[in-house]
Amino acid sequence: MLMNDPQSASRQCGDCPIRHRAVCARCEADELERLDQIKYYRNFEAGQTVIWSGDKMDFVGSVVSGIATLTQTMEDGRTQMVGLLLPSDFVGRPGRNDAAYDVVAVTDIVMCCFRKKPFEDMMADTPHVAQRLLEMTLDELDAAREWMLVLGRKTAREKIASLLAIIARRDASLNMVGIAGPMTFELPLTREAMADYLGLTLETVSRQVSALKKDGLITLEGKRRVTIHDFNRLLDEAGDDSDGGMLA
Amino acid sequence: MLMNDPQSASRQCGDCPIRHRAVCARCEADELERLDQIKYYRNFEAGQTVIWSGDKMDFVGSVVSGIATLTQTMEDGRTQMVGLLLPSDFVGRPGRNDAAYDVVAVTDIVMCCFRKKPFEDMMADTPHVAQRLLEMTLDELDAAREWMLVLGRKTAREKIASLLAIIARRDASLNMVGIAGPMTFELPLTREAMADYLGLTLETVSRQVSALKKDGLITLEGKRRVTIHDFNRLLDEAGDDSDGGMLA
DNA sequence: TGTTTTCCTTGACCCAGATCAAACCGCCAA
DNA sequence: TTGGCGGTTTGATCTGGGTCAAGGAAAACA
Repeated sequence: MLMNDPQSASRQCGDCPIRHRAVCARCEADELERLDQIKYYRNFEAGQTVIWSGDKMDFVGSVVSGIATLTQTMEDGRTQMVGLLLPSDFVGRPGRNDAAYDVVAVTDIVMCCFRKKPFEDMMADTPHVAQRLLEMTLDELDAAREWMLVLGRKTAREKIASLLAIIARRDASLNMVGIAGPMTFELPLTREAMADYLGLTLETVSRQVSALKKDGLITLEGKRRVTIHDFNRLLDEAGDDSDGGMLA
Repeated sequence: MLMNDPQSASRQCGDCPIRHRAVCARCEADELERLDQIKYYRNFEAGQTVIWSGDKMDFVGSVVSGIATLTQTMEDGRTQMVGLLLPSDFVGRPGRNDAAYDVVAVTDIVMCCFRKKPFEDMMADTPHVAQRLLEMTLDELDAAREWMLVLGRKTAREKIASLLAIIARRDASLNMVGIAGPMTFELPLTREAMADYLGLTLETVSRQVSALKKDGLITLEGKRRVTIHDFNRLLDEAGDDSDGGMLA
């Protein structure tokens, strides 16, 4: 099930689930039309590599559904995740020919791809795409910088708490629920992927997750289903300000 | 010497040292004219804080000369540098009112500032500024991601070697010299700032610098003047591919 | 239905880098 | 000329998280 299937290929931008968040968010009807003509869908299975670092990249695109990772690898095999790609996130860089990172599908994913050249042409003469891409890139830069604080200065326990907080918050906003009361969600990452994300070993991840469980901060159902009982307490453990700006 | 001085205030964009690298790099004569009208220069002394995280920010701007840092701080005082601002680098984010990070002048610096509102207006109706800013932001994102690998996976010695390599490379490109043969430059950062950059303590930084010296990779003149004898050997120590693409 | 495989947990031990402490080295000011 | 001070070095010790090793659990396969 790797190729375009008729169902997804026939999808119209109008009812696209990421219509309001992706690079195309600002586009007018006529611009969408134009994007429609250069777009195509691709599916990848969980575990599949979308692009290898250094490979020639003739497309850019958005994650429509599923989760992927951006990873850097050193010659000796050490790896560090440098990006977590969620639905609506953009892959690839206009003006660059080779991929700078490995992109790997964590779950099954659907991508909305644009051939690179036409997309770049479009960026040059319709400002809405470029504007939105700038906005998204600035957001990613902020996220990368927050992540640098996590990697550089937080303890293993704080790192795990930070990751759980990020995932929980994202999940809450996706499902349009608040962060009061218990929050339950599925961990999209294996222990190893979490370790890659946080600059830890998988053993340390496992130990710290167990510790948070023992301390009553979280409950596990199986290995992946997590319940957070008190989000603000979790933020404390993450070393973050828990002044998340609630009600009065 | 904090305020605009007549000399710098009268500077024309035409002979600006960062003309070809900053946000204004792509601007036509008429666009420069317009920027000229909303720009003003500010000087800061070494050690001075340009903006505090959380402060209202009514301007954006470029570093014209000198070096500044972008830093994040946790409540308990742990800090992590998340950006190193060199001449032509951009400060501030269009569309955001509050500063997200502390910006501190490391050396005396000159900044070319634009009032935020007029700058945003200009971004909206002349594409050249926005295009260049997108390009610069994508570059910064790449730099941030490389840094994440350094923070997450490299040893203390590799971190120091990586930092020296970055500074040496930047210095070489600034002075238009190659990376063959010995390279000598002034370290712009204190040991503590280096530690903040690399997620280490200043003691570890000091020890690893001494170790690199003892191993003959670098020579020190005083505490700040560094000579690298073999750049590729340094890259090896940094754990980077030293396939820097030289001649045949 | 048993067997492999993948993912996860837990224990024992070790080491790189943190922490704590002391002293050094210009440099400027009194 | 002395003393304070910011930046730096170096030593001694401690510890968080890495490494190595041995199972467990549940899904995938045969």
